[in-house]
Amino acid sequence: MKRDGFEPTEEQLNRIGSFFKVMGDPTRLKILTLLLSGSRCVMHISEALGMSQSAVSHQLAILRGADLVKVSRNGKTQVYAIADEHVRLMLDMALLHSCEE
Amino acid sequence: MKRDGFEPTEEQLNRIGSFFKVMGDPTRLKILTLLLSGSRCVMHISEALGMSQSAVSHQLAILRGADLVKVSRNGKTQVYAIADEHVRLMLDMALLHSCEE
DNA sequence: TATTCATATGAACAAACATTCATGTGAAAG
DNA sequence: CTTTCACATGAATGTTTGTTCATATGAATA
Repeated sequence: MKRDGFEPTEEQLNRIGSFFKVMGDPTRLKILTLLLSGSRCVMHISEALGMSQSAVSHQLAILRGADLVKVSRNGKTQVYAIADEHVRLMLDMALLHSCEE
Repeated sequence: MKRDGFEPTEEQLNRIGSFFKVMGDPTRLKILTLLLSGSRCVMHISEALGMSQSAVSHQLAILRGADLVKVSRNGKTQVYAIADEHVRLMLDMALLHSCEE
């Protein structure tokens, strides 16, 4: 049953812990899965989730801090997108698993 | 940038959210990475983490409830192990990512 | 059956967190 | 420059959560 002798450092565990923790909130997960299908501005997200602009903005700040999303400006609006392929992959895998068994 | 039109259900999001949430605690993550290298009893885990037996037992209950670990009895001791390959895969991937960049 | 060893569990409490409300900021339009 | 639009942010608050402490359970041994 044993696999490998790989010992993660305290630092690595913290990074992974933060990553999972940020993913583990319903609101943030909804934002991320929405962004899976394309970039969106804040207003669009808050309308899609039926939540206040403020609540969404607070959660986006957390997602930004964890580097799970990236932002770019387009005129007056801030456009949010999934940060990288790793985030996309983890989400895809989790979604895939949620269909099994 | 668009990927697919797959829309996860509320139920699926809840399951994934719980999964990530449970993974997102330092103590539980330490337990899981310890179990990556082999099954362990509660006493062993609590000594390895330098935490009280009670605290570890509470967290193991949560891990059990989320089906991230499985238990088997061996004499007087309860032996805990990673529940399945999916959990192992997600941990491996997260650990792998934490080494990059 | 009584005792012991390994673990589980309930209550309590402090720390962390998500939302709301009110307000600040900053780019663009007028 | 002033106003407006889209968003960010600080303070406050109710809820959730992890740990401790004390105690319960339950299999194994005597």
